[in-house]
Amino acid sequence: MTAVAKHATIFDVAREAGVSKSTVSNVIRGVGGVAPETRLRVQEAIEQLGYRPNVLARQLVQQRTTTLGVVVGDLGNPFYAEMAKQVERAATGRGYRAMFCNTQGDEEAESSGLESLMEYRAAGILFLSHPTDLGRARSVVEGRVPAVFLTCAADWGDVVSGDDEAGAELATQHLVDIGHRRIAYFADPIVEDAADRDRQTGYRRVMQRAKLEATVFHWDRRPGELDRDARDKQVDGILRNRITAVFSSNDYGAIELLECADRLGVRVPEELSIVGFDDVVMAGLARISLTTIRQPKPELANVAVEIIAARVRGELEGPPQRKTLDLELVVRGSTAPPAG
Amino acid sequence: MTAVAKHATIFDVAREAGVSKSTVSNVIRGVGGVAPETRLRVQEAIEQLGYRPNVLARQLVQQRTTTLGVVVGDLGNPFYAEMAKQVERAATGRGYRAMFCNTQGDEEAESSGLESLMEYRAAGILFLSHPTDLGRARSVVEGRVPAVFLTCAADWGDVVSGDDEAGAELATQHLVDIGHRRIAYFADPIVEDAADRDRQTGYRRVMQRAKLEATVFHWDRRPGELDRDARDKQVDGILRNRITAVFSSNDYGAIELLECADRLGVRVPEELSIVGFDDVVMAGLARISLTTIRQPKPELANVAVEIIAARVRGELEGPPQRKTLDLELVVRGSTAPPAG
DNA sequence: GTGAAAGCGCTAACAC
DNA sequence: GTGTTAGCGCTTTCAC
Repeated sequence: MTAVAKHATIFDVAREAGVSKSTVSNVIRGVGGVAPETRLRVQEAIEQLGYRPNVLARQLVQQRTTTLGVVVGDLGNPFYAEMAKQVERAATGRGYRAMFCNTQGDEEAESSGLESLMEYRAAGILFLSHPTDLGRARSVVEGRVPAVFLTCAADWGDVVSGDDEAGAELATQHLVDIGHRRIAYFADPIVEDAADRDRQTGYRRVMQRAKLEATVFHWDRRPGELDRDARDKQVDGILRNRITAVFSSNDYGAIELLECADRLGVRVPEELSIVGFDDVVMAGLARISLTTIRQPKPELANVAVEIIAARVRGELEGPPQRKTLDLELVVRGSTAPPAG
Repeated sequence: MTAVAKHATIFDVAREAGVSKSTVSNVIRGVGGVAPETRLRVQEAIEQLGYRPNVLARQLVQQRTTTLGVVVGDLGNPFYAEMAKQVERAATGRGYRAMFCNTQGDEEAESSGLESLMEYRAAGILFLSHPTDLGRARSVVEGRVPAVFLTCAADWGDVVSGDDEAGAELATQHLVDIGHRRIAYFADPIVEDAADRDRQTGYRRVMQRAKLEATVFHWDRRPGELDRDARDKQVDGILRNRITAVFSSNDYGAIELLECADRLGVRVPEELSIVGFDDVVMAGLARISLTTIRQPKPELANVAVEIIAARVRGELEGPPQRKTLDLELVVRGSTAPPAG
């Protein structure tokens, strides 16, 4: 029986129980002042009819929803997938339902997705990835519903992120501590600009403090593009530079680097130490064993949703807040003192 | 300015343009019979007020939504994350918005999430993971909105999955072809029962055809539980059994097995060949290089959403459908002829 | 070609 | 304690 039955309404329940709509409504909403016996009759009718309140109707009259719009660049990326999961968890815990919008870095998908979320009257928008077209996103969202940027940045909404600068210092200091001198920073373009800048700043600060020369590389590629040979050549050139350790702006890039090193016959960590950023699940695999900086994903999600909820309730007002959480160094097998 | 402005309504637009609500509605919905000049005036008013139609109100009056409820066990699991992404993509492509509900295998979260999706009047429910409490799920959903089970099974809704039996045959035959004789099947409990059964059947069929003895193992653990030593001991015992190749019911289990083998000093593929199932991203990492059976994730998602959409539109009626897609063997470095 | 009016299912005053 | 009523923002006949 796959036939679709009509949903029972509050009126059906009222008739079944022999009371008025408001009484049923009072029972549903749990407001006091309903005679126990009446309440019971109503509950039986609800049970019997399999009645489920229509959230659309409720939210329409209440002029507010409990839908949280989540914009994410790539749910297939393990870091975002994990964050998305935590956001869903945090949202559900506060009575919100998450509505995801995967943009795949496409501007069109992003703006139409965002508009759609607005049409659903999402109570707030949570950006898990930096919008490709920030101006457009701003014009659609700002002033209408609160926006929170999680793990990315913008000046027209609250920002929740790990302490990128301190995290980068942790990573770089670890390499310095175990004896490395020629340490490079490797920027993956899929890392959002502000985060990249902060991580680079942390890296540079430690290098300067240790009186070492900073070297910054960028992958010669657009995000997602695969050209193994070109990458190998690039990494080969870099390693000829007598670099003994690399701090990558994210785990994704670090793992790519690891694979390049494998192909080039460069042993990790004996000849090259690698530190990543994020601590995605893959980094923990024994065969990858990537030393990295762990993002406190559940906490990040919690704080972000909490801020949005506070804005929605009007408990938080005024200019954008910026919350920064501590990061943690996770030492695994991809780092070791330099040879010699 | 984080202040929240009120959304403009169709009435505001009507007033601004000096027409009635119905005319505005006609313009929005793109129905003909509106004078070009009027249409323009309305569009200008819409632009000027930053008007966005309220989907809640529309769906309330239309008695149908374009919300697709998606129930998933663990968004952090790379296979489900990838599937979720594809489902979102497929849904968006057909004008639906995906509302996710991550259950984390928790019965309470599952049933309350499901009820919530029903309260939002989801047009259909897509199960990406088998419900823990199938009976409860059934009583909430069945007969109200169409349900599709993607990559899992149930007899009261449409089922879309890969051809598990044929896939398992492919995997097992590959091992037989390269010379293995003592091939075990390794069941990961996180694989849903029906899928596990089918994969086992395929495995047994090939073994029988090759006149080989079938051996089936189950991980001694509950899903998610980590007890490295116990697992190592178990795997050690199994390998003493002179097993030279293992077909795991999923990549997750295969990768765990790989890590056990590494710890036990058993070389893969020289001493042990491993085949997985799913082809998650991790399986393709050079350091993992897992031979596996690829699930056609985008196609699976497309078919599932298409079926739900057809049910919603009433174009598909009658008893549950069962769609099975072909799977493909991906040979990587974890399989090789047995030693000697 | 355009407008008036009814009503989707619900909440929230306000009567009784 | 319970019922009546007026909307929430929209679509959709049906007049004009």
